[in-house]
Amino acid sequence: MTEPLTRAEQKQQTRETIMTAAVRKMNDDRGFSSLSLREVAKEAGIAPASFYRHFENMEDLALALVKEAGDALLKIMSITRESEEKGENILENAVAMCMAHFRENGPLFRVLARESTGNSPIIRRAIQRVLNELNKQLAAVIELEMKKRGRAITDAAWIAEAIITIIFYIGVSNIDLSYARQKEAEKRLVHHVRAIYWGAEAMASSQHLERQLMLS
Amino acid sequence: MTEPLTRAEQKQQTRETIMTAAVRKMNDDRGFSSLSLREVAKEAGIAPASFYRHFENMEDLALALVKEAGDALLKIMSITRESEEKGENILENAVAMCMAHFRENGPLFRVLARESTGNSPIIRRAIQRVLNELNKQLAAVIELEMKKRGRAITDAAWIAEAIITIIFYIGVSNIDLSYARQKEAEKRLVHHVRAIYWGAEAMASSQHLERQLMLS
DNA sequence: TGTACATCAGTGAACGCGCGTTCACTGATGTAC
DNA sequence: TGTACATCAGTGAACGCGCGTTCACTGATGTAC
Repeated sequence: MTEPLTRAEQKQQTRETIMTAAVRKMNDDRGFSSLSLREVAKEAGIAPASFYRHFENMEDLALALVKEAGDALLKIMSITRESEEKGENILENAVAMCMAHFRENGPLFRVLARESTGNSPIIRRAIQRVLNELNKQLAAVIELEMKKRGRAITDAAWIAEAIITIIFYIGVSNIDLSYARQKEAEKRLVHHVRAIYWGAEAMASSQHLERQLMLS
Repeated sequence: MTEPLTRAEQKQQTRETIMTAAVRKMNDDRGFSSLSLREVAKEAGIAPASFYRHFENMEDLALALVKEAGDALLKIMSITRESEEKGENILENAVAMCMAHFRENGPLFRVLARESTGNSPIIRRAIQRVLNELNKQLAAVIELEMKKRGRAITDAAWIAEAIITIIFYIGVSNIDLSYARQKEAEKRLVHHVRAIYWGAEAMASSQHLERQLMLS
């Protein structure tokens, strides 16, 4: 029973309790927007009124969850970046890491995915900002790698957008699937990302030929 | 004042009134799940109790809306298929048609997009079924065209999935953007789809080389 | 055609319920001296 | 160190509100003869 916690520490602890309670409640097929403040408070073991000591309202809580999930994804991206600098193959690593992360932090990631098309414009914009940041960083990594290998690519930023979009939203579709089918989807996902990557190279390295083929 | 409508016709008319009322209510930033039965009834100009003469509950209404939106998308797909048979270029046509449709039937399409990650598992599965059907049909079109042009592609079904995914979800992200930025996004979208298409061809036509490049 | 009866889309009132939010409070923790 | 006061996380009761759903009803439309 070693609990010499300061008041600030206790408060922070309760705050985290509320956040994990919300995530837990969303675990089985609940969207954040279908959660009530009273429900979350009950799950966290506090009185409804106490909620207000930690968050202004439910939207404020959602933003905190988005920040947490977004930070985790950005961390993965920065690790990817480091491994690129070590000369490792980034493409497969990045996809594998993302997928592993999605599996480990499933519930939290689901929040991000679900709310990216949820009811609150403020939350949607916050998530879009996270995705944009991921795009930016992935684009930088791709450009770096292309330069290093002396290959051209049409537009790193666009390719990054396509890759992030497809990873993120195929992740969403997988939420309802069994583990076995999630694994299948993952395999397809790697394929999709490769196709995009390859397509971008093909488009850059043979633009004339491409036009003939596409428009013929 | 020519209104010699039969009772059945009147009922059907009210049903449609309810559906368009729901879509109208969702127009500005509302998710379906945030609509109440009473709200929809009020918007449709009927008593809350009358709602039950047409739908079992709100979920039933959502399924009807999904069906309507899905049928429209499938119709676009079948037109694409026909134009392919006429030997026209399908890729750009399909993307352009989808985009035009999204703009025309914006609100209805938003329902589909939003609810694809919404709160009701039943609705989500219904939407997933629509997307799967679209994948299947697009795959058939792609295979047909590839055969006709004597080119190989790694796996038409997978490529179709990547294309449908990216069209559908970039459409979602665009909901919050201004018209000008939507146009920009559309341009990128065509680029993404081309990249996927090209990547698939590149992967198929030079699998050995590909492996060397990817894994080097 | 007119008459008697059946059908059923739409109604208005009522129900119990969980919601978000407010308020004055309690009592443990923190601080000043 | 002990004492007096300040802070503030957590509380329990209360509020008004909109919700989904039920029910017995009304009256126009449809049908049988």
